[in-house]
Amino acid sequence: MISLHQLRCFLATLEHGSFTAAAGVLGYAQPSISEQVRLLEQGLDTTLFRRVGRGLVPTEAARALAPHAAAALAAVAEAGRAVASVRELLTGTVRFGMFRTARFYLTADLVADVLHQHPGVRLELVGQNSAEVLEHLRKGRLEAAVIALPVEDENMVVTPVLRDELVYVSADPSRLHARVTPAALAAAQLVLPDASWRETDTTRRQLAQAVQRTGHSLRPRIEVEDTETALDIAARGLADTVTWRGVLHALGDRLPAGLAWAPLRPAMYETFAVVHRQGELSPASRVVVDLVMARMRGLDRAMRAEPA
Amino acid sequence: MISLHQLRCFLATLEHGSFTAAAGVLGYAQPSISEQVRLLEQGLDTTLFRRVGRGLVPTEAARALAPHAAAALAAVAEAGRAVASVRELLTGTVRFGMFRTARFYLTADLVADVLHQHPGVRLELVGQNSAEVLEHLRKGRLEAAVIALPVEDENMVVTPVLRDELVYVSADPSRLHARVTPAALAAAQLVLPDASWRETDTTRRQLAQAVQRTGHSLRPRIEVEDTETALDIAARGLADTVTWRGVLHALGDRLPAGLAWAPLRPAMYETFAVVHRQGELSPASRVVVDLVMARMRGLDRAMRAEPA
DNA sequence: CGAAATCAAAGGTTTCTCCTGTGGAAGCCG
DNA sequence: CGGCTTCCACAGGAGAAACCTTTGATTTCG
Repeated sequence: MISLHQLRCFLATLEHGSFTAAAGVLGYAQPSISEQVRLLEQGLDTTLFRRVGRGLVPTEAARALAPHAAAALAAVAEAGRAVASVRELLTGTVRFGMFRTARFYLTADLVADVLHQHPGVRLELVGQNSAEVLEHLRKGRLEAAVIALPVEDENMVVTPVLRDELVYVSADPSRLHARVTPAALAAAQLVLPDASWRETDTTRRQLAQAVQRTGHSLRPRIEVEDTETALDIAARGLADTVTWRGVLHALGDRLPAGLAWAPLRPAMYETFAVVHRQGELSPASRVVVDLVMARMRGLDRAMRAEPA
Repeated sequence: MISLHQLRCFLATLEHGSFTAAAGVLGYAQPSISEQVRLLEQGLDTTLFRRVGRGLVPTEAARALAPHAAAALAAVAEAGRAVASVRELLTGTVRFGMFRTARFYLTADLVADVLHQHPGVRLELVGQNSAEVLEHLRKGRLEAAVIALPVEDENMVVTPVLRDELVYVSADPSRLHARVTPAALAAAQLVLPDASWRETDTTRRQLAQAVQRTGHSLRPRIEVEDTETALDIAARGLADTVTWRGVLHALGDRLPAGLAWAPLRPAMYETFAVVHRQGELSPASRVVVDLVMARMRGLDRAMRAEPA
């Protein structure tokens, strides 16, 4: 079978006109080059050089072979460069998983960071919900992600980076005067996000459990997918909603007008963590993981410092 | 160092999603594929597949590598086809040497034969003079040729194919009545071809020797390169010339008007032979050699049958 | 929980690669 | 023309690579 090494020896021989010269250039002994070219001739079932006197004369077949041999070697070299380019994070795609609401916490800033540090890379930030993302992680389709705890998988490395507090949001200030207890939640007319993931979503389950302990059940009047949609509906006074302080913090001025919020009593927290499989993390993911950690921890500090 | 085999294994693995499947397709055991991919990863200093559970997940680097790996394999396959195409005489260039005057004997017919049998090939018919062509043969720049004897080189295979007779050509019938002896040649006003090769040309040397034996020397009044030019000059009555009967035979109607010819006395002959180095002849040259032999021998028979 | 499938690792055999050393042929030059 | 150099071919042997079989560990699926 024909090999790259044979092609290299052949091209060097063709270029320099003799086995001896080719051997000198390639750093081998002359019989090695001679043998490789002979093997190539055998593999191609063709004479590539006429051995005439003490010299070599390339045949027509050699002239036909040369450009293709060069092309093959060039393709391999290019392959090496392409891989190196990915390895050095000059090109390629980085995929990172996140629960959908994470975009309030870091998407735009994270993208800015990555694009700035690595101008050539593509970035894919995928994921709807923490449970779905965790499944992708387990199947290997994602290397790393930021999701809400808990993560019960001993093969995963879990690094908590931000603790956020659930808050009750309403357009009606009167509903925020009293302590928002689980019983109050059960009685309220609510709009909740993550309609498609209500069975597995950790926040939903936390809320549901708290309400259930009062003997009631959590029956939101309205279900939507987006947190933003839920807030819009709340701003219209159609229902109240529950979200994370961090979302309000991140929205700032862009929070729909007329909304106010109050903490739950007892307080309920959600912890977000960067999660990845045990073992080596690719350089690309490492970069994104580090950036996410820095951003999220910065947010964590900012929110802890902020008055409630 | 990265090898084609590794690329093959890698692509099969990528395509079929597992080492086991790739091994099945390629006809190897699973650990062999596994090892080759590991070597490739080592050679590229990159992880190509994440080993997750019992499956493999290609990395970004693998996706970057794949097209270049395919390109390298394609180039090698193309190289094989290109060489085969030359070997099968579908494409490529066939070089064949001949003394210049051979074009009177066979060039157009030979080209027709080759192009008809091998529509894709290029044909190079090179050579000025038998001595020059022989030198090319010795240096390996030509594989085979048809030239005038003698060829004193034991490394060459010499196959005589045509014996031709030297004839005296003149526009003046009176000069053809007497026997054209060497002495007559010495006295004649001659135009001779092969000006550049007068030192080595075999016909010249034959003529010169014959004349010299009479105590004179051969001093042509005019020297030109082309036989056709010499004949044109002879037709204008400016000088007489000497050429081969085969040339007149081949020219037929196209012989310049007014020329007549007579044999030399004693007769002088020139023998043409197909000559090539000992050992294997490439299929391409073999084809041309065979065609030339057939054509030349046909001419030989035709001329021997023709009355002088 | 058992069965099937998959990758990884170990051990051993065969093949390939490459070297050194040698011989022979061809060209070069005094 | 004879010696010198240069080049290719060949042989033998050491080391590396390729490949196989067997085994083990893990995961998935019924």
